Amino acid sequence: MHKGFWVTSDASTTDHAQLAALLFPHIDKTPADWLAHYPPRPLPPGAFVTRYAPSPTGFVHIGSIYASLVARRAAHQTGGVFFLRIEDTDKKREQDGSIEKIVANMINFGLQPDEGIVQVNPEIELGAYAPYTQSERVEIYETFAKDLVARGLAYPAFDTDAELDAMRRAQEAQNAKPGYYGEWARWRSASLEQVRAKLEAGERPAIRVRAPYPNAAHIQLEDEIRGFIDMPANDTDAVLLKSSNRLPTYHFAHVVDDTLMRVNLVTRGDEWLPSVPLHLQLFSYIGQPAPKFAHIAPIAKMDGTARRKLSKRKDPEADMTYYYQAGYPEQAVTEYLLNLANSSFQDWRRDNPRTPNHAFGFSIHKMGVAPPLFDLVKLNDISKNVIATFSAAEVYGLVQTWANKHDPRIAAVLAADPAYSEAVFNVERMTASPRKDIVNWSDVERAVGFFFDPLFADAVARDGYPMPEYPRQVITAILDHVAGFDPAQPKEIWLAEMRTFAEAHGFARDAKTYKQAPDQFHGHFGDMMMVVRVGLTARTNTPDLHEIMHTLGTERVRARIAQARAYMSSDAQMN
RNA sequence: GGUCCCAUCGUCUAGAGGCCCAGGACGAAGCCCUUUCAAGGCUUAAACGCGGGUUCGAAUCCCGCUGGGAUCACCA
Repeated sequence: MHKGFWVTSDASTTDHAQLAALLFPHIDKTPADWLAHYPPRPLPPGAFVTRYAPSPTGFVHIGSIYASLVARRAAHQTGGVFFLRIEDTDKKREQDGSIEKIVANMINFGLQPDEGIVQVNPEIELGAYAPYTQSERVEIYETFAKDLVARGLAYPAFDTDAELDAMRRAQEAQNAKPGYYGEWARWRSASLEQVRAKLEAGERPAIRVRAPYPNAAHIQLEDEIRGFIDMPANDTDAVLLKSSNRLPTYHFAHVVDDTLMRVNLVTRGDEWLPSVPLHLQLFSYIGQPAPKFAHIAPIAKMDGTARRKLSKRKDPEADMTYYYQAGYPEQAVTEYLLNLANSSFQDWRRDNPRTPNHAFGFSIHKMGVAPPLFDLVKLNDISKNVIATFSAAEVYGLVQTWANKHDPRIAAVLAADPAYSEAVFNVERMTASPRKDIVNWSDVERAVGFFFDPLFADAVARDGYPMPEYPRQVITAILDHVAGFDPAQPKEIWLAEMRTFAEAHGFARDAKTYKQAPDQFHGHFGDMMMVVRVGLTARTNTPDLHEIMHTLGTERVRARIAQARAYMSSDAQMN
């Protein structure tokens, strides 16, 4: 066969050892040394050691926060450890500032790792299993690779990109299975001399695992989320160490690092499921037990009729900056994610409205296997409820922080009178059933903007007054009456007094009376109150009127009335 | 194409042979309460992809089909 142009017999044991020495002359350690250097963790039985292992590509995906949340809860609920490991083995995709972004996001969302980089500027790395950055662990990977080569379980391959491309095309043409395996694997059985010649010519090989081929065996695993899975064992010679930069591929780094860092529960996206046979093979080759696996379904979105993974290219909500910009409280995003992970969270939250969510008994086994659809409406609902539990001072502080960064105009307006701002956020808040009208911080202007004169002026300039259509003198009479508002007057008295006024000015005292003889009235009491509402706020939906007036204060109430009257006489569109 | 995974209301899901003519939540509609807007309370519409088995009995077990997804890189 042409493809096996270097047909040599399998090298002997001594040849393997020589090959290893030839490839890794600078490595004098053995896997046992590293295993001893990173001993098993003194943890209670059943404690999970988990990690979040992102690549620093400059983008924090909501799926990453989701995965961290799951990993951290799984660890901490069992008295274990959760750490952060930076997987920077692809230098081409790396972007500056990524690590800062990752760490900042984890801290923001209460997902601080126990080990790894826990702080940046200045950088602080914690933990006894350091370094937690893969590019700083090359000696470790090379030690394990050398050992594999010495035992004939891995070998150098000098194929160029062009050769690999040609191979793939040939395989496609022949309808053969794609990949580097069996007889297609040209360097599988190269002689020591052939390797030496390439090395002397200055070429650098990739190190590939020598997988059994053909391989009829099957692997089994009990996934923590998916249960029992059976798959054909691996038979392709995957790259372990890349020729380009000598750094490990994900597969090898995962096996070596998770072994050495004593991870016993690997939580990761389910796109890794197909490479589990390779991983299991590698764990077995290095003679170490495989950890448990929990393959998480990705958060998805509808694209036409197909459901697909949330994409950083197409979906703004995939990027965490979306949530910061919109001003969702971290707690809301966390609880939404918790709800996706364990739908029983909603029942728990209903039964424990004020308990911090870390008290929720999260269960990795209860996670769904199908990709859930991202649902902004649900997030909004959760967010509204979360915000309703905050005090006025908390809301004010959070809005101010958000506005300083994302909306300077709102920030200035709120800062102009802090006491007033806080009073605004207190409207209908500390009651048995607090008002739930703020979805996120960017929604604050819509919800309560009318309280603030500059924002109110903008809204009027933009939308005018949505005043109901009654004779002008009726409206002005109502407004003039309201101008005499006394903040000291209790709500009930004020309402009774307004009702009397309504009856004296052509409005039915209640809806029932009005319905019985609609042609005898302008409208009913509620209709009249709408005039008051619009006159004061230029809005048709607002909180309780008495509270609004109380908060606005006499002066502002009078000014608003005057403004409404002026607008009416100047604007022909208002009756 | 190979391999693997998945399939209950529009959405998130509960459901591990009888408790299910399928339950909850969001969303939708309606009613009540109410000065209004919310909230809250009550009510309604809304689902087991299809076909075969197994069983006295299936959303639940088995097989097939269909549909979707993931993956098959010196990216992770």
